[in-house]
Amino acid sequence: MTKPRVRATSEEWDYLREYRVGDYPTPLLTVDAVLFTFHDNQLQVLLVQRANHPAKGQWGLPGGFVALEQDADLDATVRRNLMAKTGVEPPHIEQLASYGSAHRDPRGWSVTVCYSALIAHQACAQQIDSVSDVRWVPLDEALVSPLAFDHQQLLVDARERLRQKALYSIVPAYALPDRFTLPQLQQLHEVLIGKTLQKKSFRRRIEQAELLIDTGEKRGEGGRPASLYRMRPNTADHFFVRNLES
Amino acid sequence: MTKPRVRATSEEWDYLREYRVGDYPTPLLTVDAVLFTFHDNQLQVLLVQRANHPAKGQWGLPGGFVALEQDADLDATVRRNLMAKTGVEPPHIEQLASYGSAHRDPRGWSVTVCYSALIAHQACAQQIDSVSDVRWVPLDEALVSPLAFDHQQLLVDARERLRQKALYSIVPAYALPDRFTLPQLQQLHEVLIGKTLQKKSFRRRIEQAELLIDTGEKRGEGGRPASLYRMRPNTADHFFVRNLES
DNA sequence: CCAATAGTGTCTATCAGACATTATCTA
DNA sequence: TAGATAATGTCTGATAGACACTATTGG
Repeated sequence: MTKPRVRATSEEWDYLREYRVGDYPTPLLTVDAVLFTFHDNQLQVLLVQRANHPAKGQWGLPGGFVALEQDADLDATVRRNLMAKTGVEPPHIEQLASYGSAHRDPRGWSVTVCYSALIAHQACAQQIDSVSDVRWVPLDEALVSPLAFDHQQLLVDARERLRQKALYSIVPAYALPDRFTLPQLQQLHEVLIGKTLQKKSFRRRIEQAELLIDTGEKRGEGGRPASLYRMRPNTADHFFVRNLES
Repeated sequence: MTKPRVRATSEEWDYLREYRVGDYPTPLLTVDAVLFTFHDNQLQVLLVQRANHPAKGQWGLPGGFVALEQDADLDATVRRNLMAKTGVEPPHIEQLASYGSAHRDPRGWSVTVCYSALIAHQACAQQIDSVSDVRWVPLDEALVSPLAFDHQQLLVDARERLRQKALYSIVPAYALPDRFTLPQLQQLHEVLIGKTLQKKSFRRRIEQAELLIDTGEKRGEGGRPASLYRMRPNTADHFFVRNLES
């Protein structure tokens, strides 16, 4: 984030000295995240059981308030919250959208800045299995569960955004382990896009764009073993000029 | 926006009765907008001279605080602010991103929800010409001007997003008048993408997608008159499967 | 050998790029 | 008529879809 561009004038110092944040009403602000993973051939999301009011006891997205003294910016807030729930920092985090209205929280006008994040299931399975108030839920199940606030809408929007990304990038790969096979990645994209893809087309575009590194290792499951790949550093920035059909 | 999904329990009522928004510190929240138009063959943005501290007297993006009693949601806030400055409601508004950090505003931790909007220059020219604290500025000029807070960064990001949209949609057309010619639209896209486009390619994709309606009228400027088109209702939702080259 | 899964060869269809050609206006 | 601008015809190239084929493993 950038700093203010101009030093305050002395008149402005007077203003700032008198200024108190609490003097003017401003909406409540939270930062939430939809953390996806791909496991057991299912897209799953991390849900948290709320420990406090409002909506105490209900399940919802991981998130919370900005720690004004601690968080340098919004990204720091979401990283801190996800770290607290999973024990690790997801390899892909991006801002999705902000939702604000007078009625989405019973405490009054509130805004949430919603992020979308991806992580390998195994990267945080231990931490999550050890507590009862955090769990992976298959997305299709989460989408029909009652969730706190408007979190169901956030899930819908996050899923749609990830689906779009599956059409023109391989960003979804961050929901897989460090090393993964092309059939694995293709299955993930097929789940996201909601239709089967042509093996050949899928492989071709990734090969031509040189997005993955063949580790040389293989992994077999009953048939011919598949090559294991890992992502190149800037894979998330690559957009194909031509989308897969949706 | 959605309402809370579950009625409060009596315990929650107790909590809510005792809850006071001011009790807990929360960042300052503003809503800003980058309003684009295309005029004189230039991409232009609306800038506003700040009437109040901080950064009083400096130019910045139109925006302001949420009116808690008045605005139903964030979209209402941005529409109200833009209406106040231009006198009309832009035909295309979409959320860009939120920016929050401890240092972007001298008053302390602050967040802005930034929107991107498009409007025809003529639709609000009168209102804007009549006041001195609101004006259209060519984007290239605005990008090298000192602006309040981190508004320069918001401009950069909004421009990049609009450039992307020019590659896979004709959303930028909302920066043109109601009725416009294809050469006009192509010029806008060329300015956004930063390279000349093939007339034929540009027309073909729009024709095939049936995004525009030929009004039958023509407009001439020295040569053969061009057909005037207007947009179909859901033009903003159409994404081409294949991008223009960037 | 068969079953299963991974990976390739190759044809077609679609659509953007390139660029020459035609059309319609004013002076 | 010339000049300007709008619109079209048509070829090429890139790449996704379709689908048959080969490859490599375990029984």
